Amino acid sequence: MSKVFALVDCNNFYASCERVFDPRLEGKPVVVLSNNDGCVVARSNEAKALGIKMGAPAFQLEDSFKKNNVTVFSSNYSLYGDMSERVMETLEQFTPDMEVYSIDEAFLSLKGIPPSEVTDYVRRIRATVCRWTGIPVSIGVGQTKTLAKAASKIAKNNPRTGGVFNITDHPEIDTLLDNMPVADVWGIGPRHEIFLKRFGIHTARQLRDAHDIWVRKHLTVAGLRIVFELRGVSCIPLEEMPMPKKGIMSSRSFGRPVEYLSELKEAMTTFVSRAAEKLRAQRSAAHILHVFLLTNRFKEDEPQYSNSATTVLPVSSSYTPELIRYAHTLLEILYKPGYRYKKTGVFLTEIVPENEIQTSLLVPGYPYKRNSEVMELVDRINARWGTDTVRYASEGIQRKWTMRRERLSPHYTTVWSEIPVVKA
DNA sequence: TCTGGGGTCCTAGGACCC
DNA sequence: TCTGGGGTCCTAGGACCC
Repeated sequence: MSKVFALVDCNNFYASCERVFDPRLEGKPVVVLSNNDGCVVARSNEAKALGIKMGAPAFQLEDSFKKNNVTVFSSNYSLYGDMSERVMETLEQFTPDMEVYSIDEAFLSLKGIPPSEVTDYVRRIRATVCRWTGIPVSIGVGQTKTLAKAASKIAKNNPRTGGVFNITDHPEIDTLLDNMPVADVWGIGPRHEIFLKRFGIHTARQLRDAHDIWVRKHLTVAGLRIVFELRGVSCIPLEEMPMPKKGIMSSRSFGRPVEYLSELKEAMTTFVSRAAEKLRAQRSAAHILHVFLLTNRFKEDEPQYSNSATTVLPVSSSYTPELIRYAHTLLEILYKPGYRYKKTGVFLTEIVPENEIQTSLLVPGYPYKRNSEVMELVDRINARWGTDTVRYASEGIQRKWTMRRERLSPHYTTVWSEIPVVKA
């Protein structure tokens, strides 16, 4: 039985989330900014039509925003995370075999559906997601994940498809791939694009028809997998169980330059707390802790400094106070006065399952049980009453370094606000 | 004043072992 | 005269994704 994949992709996800809760924005240009209100990370179709580019720095666009009446939001990740969960729960109603690929995308397996019914089935999925969550999606269907991705792109870019495109029953797949720039193929980034074009490969079809050996040599096995997938040979399986993360990072640019070690430590306390929460959420512990800090590379007239340091823990841990201690020690080593720092962060690696922690003979009677009970309590309180209900004194009270979020929408979906009814 | 924050996988090359 | 070679592990760096 041959495979059939669907890729469900939320249209302009963050912008759509904001619009669900303010229907007056329907048909109007909306953009969402990155952390620190730095650059554009999501745009409604109307904003795209104005020529606003993904990743464009916000400060360069202020005039355009004003002139064109663009509604601008700071990013509100608790809202988007919550909406994402609703979309994914809706999709789960339609198939047990599903991979949540990112905050706004999911792959579904449709292997049980008779081929002649697949397109209708997928249209029903699209309508249901829209009715239950208010989020518009595009859905592509193909024999491989790469083809499903390509199909979803066609669905999104051609309104006449009604947001759904099934490439498996299309008679002219060659023409479709002819019309797809090679850079639009999943897994082909800017470097590969430049390289491929040097060899006359400009379209998805040309890539599909390239020679295996040549592809293997220049694009490695990852490239060869893409080529096979374009030919309809499935090489990238559905990953239904999310694999535990192998590295967990938490970092943030500051809302303004930071000069003092004390403030860097405050920020670091927050980042380590976030990272350790993620660690515990997947029931694991980290053996290695990296810390980095850097100045603002865009300020060419200011002295630049960046550095990182690593420590190996005696015993893998997810205990926040311990991780904070190590991170602060590394920060003290790295810190040099006289610089204006832009960003710092922590990266946890060598992650092992909680129940496989190797105890060290040098650390007898390590106080595991009590520590993990305390952490569990903190995590439960913060999950119920909101992040930061319980936090560490060393996170500081004033927190002047926190990111700028000057255009935040209300937290519609979290604890204290009512959830508005979405009209069908 | 102002330029995101996460992640994954793959390869090459060196060290080390027998 | 002759100057192994294969396996494994680790690290750094590159490329990709959203």
